[in-house]
Amino acid sequence: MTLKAQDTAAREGSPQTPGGGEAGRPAEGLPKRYDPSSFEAKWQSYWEEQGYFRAPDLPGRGPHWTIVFPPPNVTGILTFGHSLQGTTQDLLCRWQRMKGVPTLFLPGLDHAGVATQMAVRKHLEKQGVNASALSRDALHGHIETWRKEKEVYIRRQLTSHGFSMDWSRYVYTMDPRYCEAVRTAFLTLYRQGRIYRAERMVNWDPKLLTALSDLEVIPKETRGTLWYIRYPSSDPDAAGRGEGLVVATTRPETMFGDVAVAVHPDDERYKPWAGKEVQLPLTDRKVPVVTDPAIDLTFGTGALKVTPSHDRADHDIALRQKPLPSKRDTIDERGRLSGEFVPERFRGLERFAARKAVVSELREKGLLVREEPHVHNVGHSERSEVPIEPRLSTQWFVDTSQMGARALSAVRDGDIHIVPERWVKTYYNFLENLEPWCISRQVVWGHEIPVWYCDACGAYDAYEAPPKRCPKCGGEELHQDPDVLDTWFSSWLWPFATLGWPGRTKDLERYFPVSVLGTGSDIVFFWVARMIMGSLQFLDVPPFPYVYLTGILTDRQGRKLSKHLGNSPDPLELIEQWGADAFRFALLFPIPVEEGGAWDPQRMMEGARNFLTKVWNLTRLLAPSVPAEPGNDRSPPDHRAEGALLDAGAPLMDRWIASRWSRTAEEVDSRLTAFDLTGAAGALHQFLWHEMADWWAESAKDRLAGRDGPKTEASTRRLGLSVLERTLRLLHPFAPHLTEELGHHLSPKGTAMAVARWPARDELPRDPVAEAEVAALQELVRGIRTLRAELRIPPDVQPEAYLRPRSGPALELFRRPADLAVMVQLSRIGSIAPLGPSESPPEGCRALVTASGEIFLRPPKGTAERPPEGLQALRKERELVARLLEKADQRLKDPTFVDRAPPKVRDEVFAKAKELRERLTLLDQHLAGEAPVGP
RNA sequence: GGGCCGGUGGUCUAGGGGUGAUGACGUCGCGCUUACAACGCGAAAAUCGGCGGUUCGAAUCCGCCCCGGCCCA
Repeated sequence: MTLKAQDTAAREGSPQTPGGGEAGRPAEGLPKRYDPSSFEAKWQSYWEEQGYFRAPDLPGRGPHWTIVFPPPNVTGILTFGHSLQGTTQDLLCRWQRMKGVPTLFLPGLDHAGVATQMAVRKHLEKQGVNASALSRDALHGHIETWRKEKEVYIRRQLTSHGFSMDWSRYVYTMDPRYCEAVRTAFLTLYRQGRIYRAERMVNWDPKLLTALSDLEVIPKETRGTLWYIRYPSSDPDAAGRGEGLVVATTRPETMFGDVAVAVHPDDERYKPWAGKEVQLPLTDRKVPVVTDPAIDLTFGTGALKVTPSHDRADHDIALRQKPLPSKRDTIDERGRLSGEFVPERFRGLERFAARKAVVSELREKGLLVREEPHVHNVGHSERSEVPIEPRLSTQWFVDTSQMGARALSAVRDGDIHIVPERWVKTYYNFLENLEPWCISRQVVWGHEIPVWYCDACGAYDAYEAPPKRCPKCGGEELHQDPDVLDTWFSSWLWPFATLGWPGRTKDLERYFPVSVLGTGSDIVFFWVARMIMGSLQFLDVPPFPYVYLTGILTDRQGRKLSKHLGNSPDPLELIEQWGADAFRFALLFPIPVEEGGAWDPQRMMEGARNFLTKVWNLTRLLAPSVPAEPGNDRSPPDHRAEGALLDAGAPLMDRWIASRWSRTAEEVDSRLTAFDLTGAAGALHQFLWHEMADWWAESAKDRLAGRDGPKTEASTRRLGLSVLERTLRLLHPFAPHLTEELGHHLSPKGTAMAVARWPARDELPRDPVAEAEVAALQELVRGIRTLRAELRIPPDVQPEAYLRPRSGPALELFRRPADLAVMVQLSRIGSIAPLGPSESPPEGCRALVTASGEIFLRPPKGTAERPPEGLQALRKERELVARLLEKADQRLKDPTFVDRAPPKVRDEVFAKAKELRERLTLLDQHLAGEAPVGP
C-alpha cells in the first residue's frame, strides 16, 4: 500500500507535499528497501519548484561561487564525461550553497559547428533528404529544429542527475547575445592586428572540405609502405651519379608537386649531388638537389623529396631554400590529383587510387627500387575520420603569441592554480610552443566571420554590421566571408560571455570570475588555455583562480570511454537502474576523480548502491518512524542539548562517535577545499559504515531497544539522530536525493537539505580519551571474535571471557561495568570478567595476547576441546611479535642509530621493544603450558 | 623525437623518510544474530616494477633501467 502510493507520486513527478508527514506518506515510516526510483524525480522537481538553484540577483561585487558547466554539444546524448564533470561540479556547488555563499551553477549548450553539421546531415540523409543540395538557410532551419529537440532532452538528462543548475541563466552559444560576444571578440582582435588572413599549410579534410585546427587532427598509427624511388641523374655521365638518387617516401602520389630533392649538408653520400639536378620520374621535369639541416640522415635513404604544397615540413624547407617555389598544388580540395604539373593520365584520380597508379608505373619503368612495410602516424580528421591532407590555403588566423605569453605567466605567477599540479608542465609545454590558431572553417554551421569583401576592388575589412558600400572604391556589391569560425572561437569566451559580456551586466560583476573551472584533462589545450588567453585579453583578468582537471575513465582494457568505441555505459540507463545518487557516488569513489582509470560499471554501481543502502538502513534503525523529537528540524543545532548527552558521564561509545564525527566533518571540509573529492567521499564512507554503523550502532542496539530503560533509549536515539542528521548534511552534496528523502523523514517540517546549513567542523566535541579507549576496546573485541571463530564456537553459544588489561586505556575500560557490557554485546559472549595482574583465568581457557591486553575464552562444554588445527592465532601472533622484537632490538643495538636518530624515535623504539618483550613472554607461557597463567 | 604521469595482495586503491603498509572488490570459513544477505563476523593473500645511491633509517628522496598510459611533434 505504502509503496504503491509513493510510486505513483514519483511517476507524476510533483507531489503536493514532498516531505509530507501528513499527506505524502503515512507516518509509520521508511520503506524497508532503499528504492531511489521512488523519490529521486520527486525531489528534483521539488528543488526546481522552490527555486533553490536560482542564483540570487545581487548588486555589485561580493562573495560568490560560480561554476560554468562545460557545455555539451547539440549533437545529442550526454557523454560519460558530462556525468563526471556535472557530478564534481554539482558537489562543489551544493557544498558552497550550503555554506551560504551565493552560488551559480550555469548550464549551457554548444552549437559545435562541424560536429553538429555532420550529425544533422547524417540524420537528414537517413530520412532520404539530400543534405548537400540544401541551401545554407535550409540547413540552418533543420539544425534549429534539431537543436530544439536535443535541448529538451539534454536538460532532462542533466536534471535527472540531480544537478543544481540555474536554468534561468541557461546559455546557448548561438543566442544573439552570445553571437555578439563572438563578433566583438573577432573585431577587437582584428583591429589590433591579431587576426589576419594568410596562406598557410592547414589540415585539410578532403571529405568535409574544410580546414581543421591542429587539435582536431588525431594521429593514428597506420601501416603503410615506404617506397624507394629512383630519381635519375639528369647528366648520367657524371662520375658517381650515374644511377641517380634514391628517395624514400610514403606518399609517391605527391611527387608531381616536388620542387627539389633535399639531403643533409653533412651527408657524405650525397656530397657530389649538391647543386645538381635530377629527373623527376614520370615527367619531363628536372628538380635541383638542395641541402638542408632538417633532413634526417637515418630515415630512408637520407634523401627527401620536397613537396611544399602537401607536406608541412617540406613547405618549411621550400621557404628556407629561397629560389624554390613554395607552392605547387597537385591535389585538389577533394583529394584528387589535378593541375598542370600532374601528367594528363593521372589527373582526376583520387589520392589513394593515384598512389597505386603511380607505384605501378614506377615499377614498370624500373624506377621503384624497393618497398618495405612502414608503420607511421597519419593525421586523421576527428570529425570525418579520413586522413588529413596537408594543404596550402588561405585562412583566418589568430596570432596567439602575446596572449599565450600572458596565459603562461598567469599560471607561473600563481594567479591561476591547476589541480592536480602535474598538469602545469603540460600547460607550459603547450603554451611555449604555440602555433597561430586557424579559426576559419569551410562549413555552413557556425558563427559568421564579420568580414565583407568588395566585389569590385577586392578590398576587405571587418564590420560590426553589413556595410553599404566599399570604403575604398565605393562599390556597392559586397559579399560576406563564406566561412564560419572554429567552434572553440566561441567556447573560449564561455566564462564571461555566459554572464553577459561584452555588456557590463550585473551577473558579470557579481558572478565573475568563475570560482573553479572543472573539465577533463583531455581538453586542457582546446579549451582551458584558450579561455585563459581570452579572459586576459578581453577582461584583463584571469577567468578563474582554479582549474580542476579530472582523469579520464577507461574500460577494463584501458580504452577511453567514448561513444565512438561503444564502450561507454549510457548514464541514463545507469541512473534508471541504480539511481542518480549511486551513479554520482560511483563516479567519485573509490577511483580517484583526478586519476581516472578502469571503471567497471557493475562493480562501481554495486559498491555505491550498497553504501547508500547502508545509510538508508542506519536511518531506519534510528528512526523507523518519524521521531517525535521536538526541535529536530535542522535549524541551527542546539549545542546544549548535545552537550548534555555528551558530558563526562555519557556512554563511552556516544562520546566516541561524536568525536569521530567532528574529525570527519573537518576532514570532509578540508578535502573539499583541496579539491580532493574522492578523499572526502571516502571519509564519509568510512565514518558512516565502519564507525557509525559497525561500531556505534552495534553498541547502541541494546540501549535503543529499551533494555536500559526508556530514558536511556530516548537519549541514545537523540544522540544518534543528532550525529546522523549532521552526517546526512555532510553527505548531501554527494547523494542529494537520498539525503533529502531521509532528512525530510527525520524532520518533515525542516529546511530542505538542499539549502540546509553546512555543519561546522566543531559542532560536536572532540574526545581524544574516548578515542583511545575505544581503539583498545575494538582491539579486544576483535581478539575475542578471532578466538571464537578459531575455536569454532557456534553463534548461539555464548562463552565466558576473561580479560587482563595491559594498556592504560584498556585499564580504564575495565573500571567501568557499562563499557564491559558494551564489549560483551559487541563480541557476542556470555560475560566478561576482568582479571587482576595476579589472577588466573579458570581451567580450560584459550588465550590470545594483544597490545591492549590478554584475552581468555573458555569454550563451553560440548564444543571442541581444541580445534583440529590448533591455536593458529596465538602461534601466528608469537611469530609476528618475535619478528618485530628482533627488528626493534637490532636497531637498538646499532650504535649509529642510537647516536644519530632523534631521541624521540629512539625512545619510541625502546618502549616498543619493552612492550613486545613482555608480550612475547606472555605468548610463550600460553603456548608452552596451554595452562592458565599467573605471574 | 620532445614532454608528462603511473607501476603497492588476484583486481582497484591509501600512504610521499621511523606504520605491525590502509581500505574496497574478489576468494575461503561461519552465520538469514528482527536496521541492513544490497548484510554481519572471521581468515588467507603484498620482500610497495628492477638495480644502484643519499640516510642511523627508504614504499616514500635522488639517478639509471624496464613496463604501461597520456599529450605534443
